[in-house]
Amino acid sequence: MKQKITIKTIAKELGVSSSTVSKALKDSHEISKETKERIQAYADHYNYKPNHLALQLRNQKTKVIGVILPKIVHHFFSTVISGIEDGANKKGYNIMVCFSNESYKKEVETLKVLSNGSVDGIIMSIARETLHNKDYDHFKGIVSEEIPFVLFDRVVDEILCDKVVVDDVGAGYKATKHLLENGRKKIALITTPNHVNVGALRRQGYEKALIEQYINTNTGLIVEIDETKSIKPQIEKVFENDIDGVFAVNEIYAANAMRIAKELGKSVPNDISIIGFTDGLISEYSSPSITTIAQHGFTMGQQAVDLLIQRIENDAIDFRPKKIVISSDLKLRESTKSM
Amino acid sequence: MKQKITIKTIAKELGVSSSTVSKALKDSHEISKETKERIQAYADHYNYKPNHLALQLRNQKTKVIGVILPKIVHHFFSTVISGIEDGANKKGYNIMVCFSNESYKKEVETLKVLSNGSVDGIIMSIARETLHNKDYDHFKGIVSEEIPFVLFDRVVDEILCDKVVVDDVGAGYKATKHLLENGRKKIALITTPNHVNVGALRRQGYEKALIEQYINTNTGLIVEIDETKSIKPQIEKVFENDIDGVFAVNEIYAANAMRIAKELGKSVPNDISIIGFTDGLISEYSSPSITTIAQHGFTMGQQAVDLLIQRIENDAIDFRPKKIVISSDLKLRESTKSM
DNA sequence: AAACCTTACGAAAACGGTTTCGTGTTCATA
DNA sequence: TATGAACACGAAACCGTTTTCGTAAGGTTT
Repeated sequence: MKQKITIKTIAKELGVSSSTVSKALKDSHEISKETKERIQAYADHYNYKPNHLALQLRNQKTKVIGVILPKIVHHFFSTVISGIEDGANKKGYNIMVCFSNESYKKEVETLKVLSNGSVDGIIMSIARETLHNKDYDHFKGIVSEEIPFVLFDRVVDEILCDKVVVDDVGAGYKATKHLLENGRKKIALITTPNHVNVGALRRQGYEKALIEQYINTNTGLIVEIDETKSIKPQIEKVFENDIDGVFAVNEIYAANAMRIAKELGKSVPNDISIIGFTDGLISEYSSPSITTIAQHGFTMGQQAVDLLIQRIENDAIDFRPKKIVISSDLKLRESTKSM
Repeated sequence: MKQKITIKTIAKELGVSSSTVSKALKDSHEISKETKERIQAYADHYNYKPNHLALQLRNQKTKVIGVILPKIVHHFFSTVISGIEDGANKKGYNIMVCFSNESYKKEVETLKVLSNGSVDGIIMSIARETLHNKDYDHFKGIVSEEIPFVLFDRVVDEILCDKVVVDDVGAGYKATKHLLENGRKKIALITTPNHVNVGALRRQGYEKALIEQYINTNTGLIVEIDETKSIKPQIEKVFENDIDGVFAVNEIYAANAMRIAKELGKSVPNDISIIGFTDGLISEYSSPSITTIAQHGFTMGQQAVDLLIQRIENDAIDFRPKKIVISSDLKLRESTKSM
């Protein structure tokens, strides 16, 4: 890389001090018109750009926000990051993106790297493995150093910080109720293991809707998918029961369920209704298209980053952790047309 | 944020100089065992972490790579970024991610921000609007300042820099040839406007395959999708012709084509074969599943970042721009079963 | 003519760390 | 007893910028 031009070189070339150059470039009244013009012309000509690193060191802020995601090739997370970038950009921040790849170890390392001062604050969603281990010690440092920190979607109560979540219980309830209103009675739930809290919450909503209709929850109709194994066989098992509805907590599970239903010769939505979560492309383009819960990932990202920037720029803000709940919407499509 | 502990505070507290502290923390032989232990214990206890900004300023490098993408809620780009992060991480780099949102203006701004010294190098894919304008002036600065710079996928010859691309001509050829081998003769091409170079290249491959079979290319069978308008009606138009095969240059177009075929009562793959590009979730989960060209985005990201880091760390490397071509594979699925 | 105010600029410290080059001891060697 | 290592540490410069505080020269009041 070419040697960049600095204030010092300008100063030396023009026979003035660097303070003069600095002030001249900021159009300070302390500097005479002629000197300013001389300096500005020189700077323009040699395409002077202030060194960002030096500014960061001096100002003790980077205008960078760290983002740690479990993964990125994923409709929901990529949508959230898009919202984060949008919100950050509007306030003059850039984002540094890291992935934990759902691994506890990588999450710990990444968090350590980002907390060394290279970012002004951190937004993250917890890795699956971490949720499983329930080991949250690595967050202690972040909290005690009072680094601005926002968790979204996959959050846990143990960590005292700002949070942005979707109303998972409500969403699970909405989805299940929709199936019930369609006249479905034997509704399967395809979810994650319980340690993934969003799965657990959506399940609560599912159970609540059933109880309201005096339907006993039948654990035989509930599958907790183990993602280390092949997904399809696990879902096929629940189809051995006589079911007429499926609520899947993400669109991959929903798409798998639909494929299995078809293979078994069942018509969707005539014989069986299917509803998913995460309003991604699969749901939109599969046929029949799949009714889903739309999580508003973009909004979530924006809210998360707004909250974070408030913390960063407003030291005096109420110290108590805030929690923002984003409501989710039912997006009706073909897979649950009422009978 | 809490005031962080620095080398200076340690030095003051322990009554030594900051050089001693710095050396002690690096386990230098210059410092006596006792002093080292005293300092290290103190640093551990107060959780000292070196300030990254200071190091960056001193070393004149950030260990950060800037990435500019047209968008992120997109299977191919998110896969590439995943590969970039992976490669970067292995070499101790972090990535700063920005989006142009396909906008020329935002691309220019973003490029300016990233070239102010906050990153050691930049990887990017050009925005659609920029390709349309053919205005590449904003790259001149990057090139003349000799900032390590790698373009991938959407590249143009006008910019002299390292590049990583897929073999788009070959891929278009492979796809079309596959349809021909399936006995298809009237093959529609659903592509982008010609200024998106990947579209143009894939089209070349398409034409080459047809010519080999002495089939004249019929421009009536070629649609250039205008993404500012609704996609489906544009594709429907080509179905007014008597076609028996479709080659779509991305999976959204392919999924739309399949939906239209079904609506017209045509069976896929019996009446018509469809092949897409970008091996994403839609292709995998639609029914029938869609045969595609797999672009190996992850590999592409890794190669791009490897190339970039070579430039960054190895100033003496051959100055001539390199171009890496990643070969693509045909991924056979249900939408093109041979008749 | 003494006192004061502008104007226009420079010196120096600060941000946090690394590194080169002393330098004062102590101890062993010739 | 002088010479010279070896050891353990500190001073100072440096990375690039901003900002506070001086201050010299000139002009304006009384």
